Amino acid sequence: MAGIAEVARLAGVSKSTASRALTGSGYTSDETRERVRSAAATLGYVASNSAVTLATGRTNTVGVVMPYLNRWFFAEVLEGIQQSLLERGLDLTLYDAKPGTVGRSLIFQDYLARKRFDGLIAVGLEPDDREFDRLVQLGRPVVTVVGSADTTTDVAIDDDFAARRATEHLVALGHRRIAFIGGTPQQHWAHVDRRRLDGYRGAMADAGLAEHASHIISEVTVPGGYASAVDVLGDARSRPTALVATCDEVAIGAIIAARRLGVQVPSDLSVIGIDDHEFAEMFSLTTLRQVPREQGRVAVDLLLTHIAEPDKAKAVVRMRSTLVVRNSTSALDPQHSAVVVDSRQRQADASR
Amino acid sequence: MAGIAEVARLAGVSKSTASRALTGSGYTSDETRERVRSAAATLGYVASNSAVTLATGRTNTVGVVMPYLNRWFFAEVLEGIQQSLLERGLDLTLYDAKPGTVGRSLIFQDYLARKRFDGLIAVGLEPDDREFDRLVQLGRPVVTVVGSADTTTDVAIDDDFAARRATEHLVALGHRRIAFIGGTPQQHWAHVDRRRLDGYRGAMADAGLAEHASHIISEVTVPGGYASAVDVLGDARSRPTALVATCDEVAIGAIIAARRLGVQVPSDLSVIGIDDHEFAEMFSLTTLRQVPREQGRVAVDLLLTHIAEPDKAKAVVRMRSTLVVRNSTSALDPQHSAVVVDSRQRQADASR
DNA sequence: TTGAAAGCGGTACCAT
DNA sequence: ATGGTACCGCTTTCAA
Repeated sequence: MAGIAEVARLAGVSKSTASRALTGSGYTSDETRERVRSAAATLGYVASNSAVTLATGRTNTVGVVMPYLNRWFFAEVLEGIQQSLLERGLDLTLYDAKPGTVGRSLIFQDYLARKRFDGLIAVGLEPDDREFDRLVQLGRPVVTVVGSADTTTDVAIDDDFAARRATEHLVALGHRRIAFIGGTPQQHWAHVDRRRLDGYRGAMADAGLAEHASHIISEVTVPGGYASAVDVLGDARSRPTALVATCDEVAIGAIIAARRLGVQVPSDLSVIGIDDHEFAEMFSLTTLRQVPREQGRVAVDLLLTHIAEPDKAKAVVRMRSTLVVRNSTSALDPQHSAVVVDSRQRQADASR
Repeated sequence: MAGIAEVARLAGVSKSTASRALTGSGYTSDETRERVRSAAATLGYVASNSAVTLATGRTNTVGVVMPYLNRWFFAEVLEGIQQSLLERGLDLTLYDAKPGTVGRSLIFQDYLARKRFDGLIAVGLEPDDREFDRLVQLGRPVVTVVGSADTTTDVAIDDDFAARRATEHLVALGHRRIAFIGGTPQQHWAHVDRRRLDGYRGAMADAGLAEHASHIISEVTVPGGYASAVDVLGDARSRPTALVATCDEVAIGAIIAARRLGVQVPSDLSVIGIDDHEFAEMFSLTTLRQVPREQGRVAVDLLLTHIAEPDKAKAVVRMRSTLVVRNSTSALDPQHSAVVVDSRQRQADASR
């Protein structure tokens, strides 16, 4: 409740001096600075952010737009962003822009225009063209995490690499009938799925297995992976011997489905995911680990540099994803195939 | 960028009139109001929130404090809050107060004191005494969702009822060795677990099964439920025939553990949860449904009335939880026990 | 019904 | 190094 005027009075200085002492801008003698600081402390003075914003133009707030809050990746990124902002004294204003909701259109119509933030982090947003235009026309720095445009600063893993590496792992284990399970290009999260699907296809082609490539369409959730896997794993003759899942949630759904159907993982079916989800350990899931929390922190760093230097060049940051071998993948059972697996290659793979 | 001064100029009126026309406060002729509105529209005028806040004291922002973002209940509540706020034109500032982190202490020390919100919603926060004092001494309305104090307005389900009803369901199915699986009172989320444990014990006592009551300690997550269940379900002689889980996440963990151990659900083991988690359907989980999203919406409603009428009496809102019978619970297999189950009671239970 | 002017609580420029 | 003062953009008395 106490304003800077009262602090100044108690310290016996003017408002301007008090302001300088408190913000650290401009000259102040060490002694007066101390006096002002202790006055502020005794009064429990906290600067009104609205007044600061009005005077300086800075809101000390970062906006975060994401389409989902309840999925592992998004929640983790959000936590990373939040932690990083807390350390820097910045507030986080959240905009939940679930696709196809009135809330989303309100956000793009009204909320963003209010510019109650110094910059924006958009996570896996996949905006349509109109939405994207709104975003950039704000005139505020924007950083995307898993963005779909190539004009903003973006941070993500290399999806192509991750899917490729996952597929190669299975190939090295002797698998040939390796299917990709993930979303359709029509859905949200489409770009990511598309890139991972491409990585998978590339790896299959490189291994001379192009004609074995197949795409099992699945909603990108645990129940989605479960439902799609149930449909496909029924027939022991036709089913693949290994699955590359577009992410761990789908992989876990597939494992649950396999167990229900009596298909043993990994002896009857190898499954590899991408994420290293919090449940991965529980399901002994082999996966390509990414750390979304780190991506959130990096996004904050990038955003802050863009806020400080608006003309700075846009950047593309690709975090490394690393293979974590657990027990959901194994060498192809010889009864399924006579392919000889190079054991040194397999060992090399297992020990990474 | 355009300010209200330019809108006023374009409409040929004064700033004051423009303000009245736009906010709808005070007298304005219909005609001028229209003129001002269209002027604002053509200029793409958006009021600066800092200026409004500075002049009125209202921030048009609601703060939300929660200890976790990545658990189902919290994410759902957050989505409910967000949707409701969006419809009302209010911003949501998020504070992730994970127990034991520096971020949490920063939030309580600095962030809350800045009062960048008109009111606060605290979800499952379980603040210690010092933290709680800070909360109420803000002088801003506070609404809790699943709160632990009895002095704030609070919304939640009736935990005692839910656990009681869950236990009664199993009793009606003929089970006697019914264990409760959930957290310890030392952990966070402690109050909820405590109340549910009490409800379970009450129901066991009412059924004359007090001496069969037992508490399997488990971290309140899927992997936690899994780990604890693995420890307990190994021995077919000693294990319970039914589990009341403190929430669906623990229940699901237990089901996954049971499947791993070859314990059939529900024929060897009945499991009931509380929540109706997004995975409940996939695991055919019988549960007491709550809808956290609704609790979020209700919390917003309550908070807004407190903001409008600060002296309004605090309230306690208890949402109903309803039994959803799926396939994780069934009548006790006669080979396990000779207890005769009243079949009408069982049917009544199954059809709810 | 409308306009003028005084704040709201800070910052920052310009003198001193 | 410090003080005076205009100003950020809007709301709200008060007078007309």
